[in-house]
Amino acid sequence: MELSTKSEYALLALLELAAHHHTKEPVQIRQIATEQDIPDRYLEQLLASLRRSGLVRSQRGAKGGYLLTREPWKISLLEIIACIEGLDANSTVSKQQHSSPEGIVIHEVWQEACGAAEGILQKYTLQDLLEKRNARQQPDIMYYI
Amino acid sequence: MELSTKSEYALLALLELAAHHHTKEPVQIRQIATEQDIPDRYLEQLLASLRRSGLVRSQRGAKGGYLLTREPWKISLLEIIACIEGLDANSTVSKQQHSSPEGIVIHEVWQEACGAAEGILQKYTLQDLLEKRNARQQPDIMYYI
DNA sequence: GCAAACCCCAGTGGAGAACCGGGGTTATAC
DNA sequence: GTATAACCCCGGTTCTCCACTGGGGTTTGC
Repeated sequence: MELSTKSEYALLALLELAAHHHTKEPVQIRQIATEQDIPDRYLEQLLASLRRSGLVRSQRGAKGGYLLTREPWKISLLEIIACIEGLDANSTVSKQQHSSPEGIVIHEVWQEACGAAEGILQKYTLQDLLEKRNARQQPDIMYYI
Repeated sequence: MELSTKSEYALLALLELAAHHHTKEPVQIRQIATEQDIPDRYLEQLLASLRRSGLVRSQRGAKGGYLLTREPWKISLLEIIACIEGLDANSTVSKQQHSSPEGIVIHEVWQEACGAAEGILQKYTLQDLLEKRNARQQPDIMYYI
């Protein structure tokens, strides 16, 4: 089960937006692209998807760029991946026109497994990732353990 | 997160083998294919993969076919999917040459999510699926609840 | 020895991933 | 009010994988 670079790019980009969120100023594609080493024209498409699904909004013109529409602690990783991977909420539930009883139980178990993974992705927010990154860079912050 | 038909076919086929396991007689590709509505030439390739990874063994010649190498309760669904999807044990662990700290934390969380899903698939065996299917066909077996 | 089964290898059509590029639109700044 | 910095939209390209098809070869039971 590999994480697609598509989703990884999206997560990196949103993480970058989250890091600049307190400034209230838009971040440009170019900036994110060079910072995280992502091909900029490709990143543009991904940000367009994120914008269409309402996770970010864009400011056009000079000094423009992208901004999160919500606070970093209100955006779960599941939302991001679901949006970029194109799986709308019902797609996991539907698709149940399987005839054989074997097919049905297989899909039940598969759904259970997916649900477990999605549960993990649901509970982490952009804020959590930022904190995890900071903790990794300054491990002395863990002194209180 | 869709289950590939590839994995679904493999699970269906092994489920068929598990159902006939007590007879100790090989089951033919054609039989599985017609029973579960799988293109037989394609199923042949999948069974070849399963054989190469040691989950099934084959009997050549007339009256030949396929047999499970282990009992149905000793084969987890994870093994099957891992084999057919081509992810050997270390592939999930390696691939860690990511430079940015953001990339690292993203992959950590992704691994946690995958681990959760794999945990589910690990705990179910072919036997469990057979029982689930039977319970579905004869719900009166649940009387003891 | 022949037919039933598996075995190996090769190719095909379609879909999606991961890009690149051209030209258009909007807004700031001088 | 024009130059410029940014986003916006649409299209094409290369590559890989999936799902499948087909042609032969080999082993075995009767």
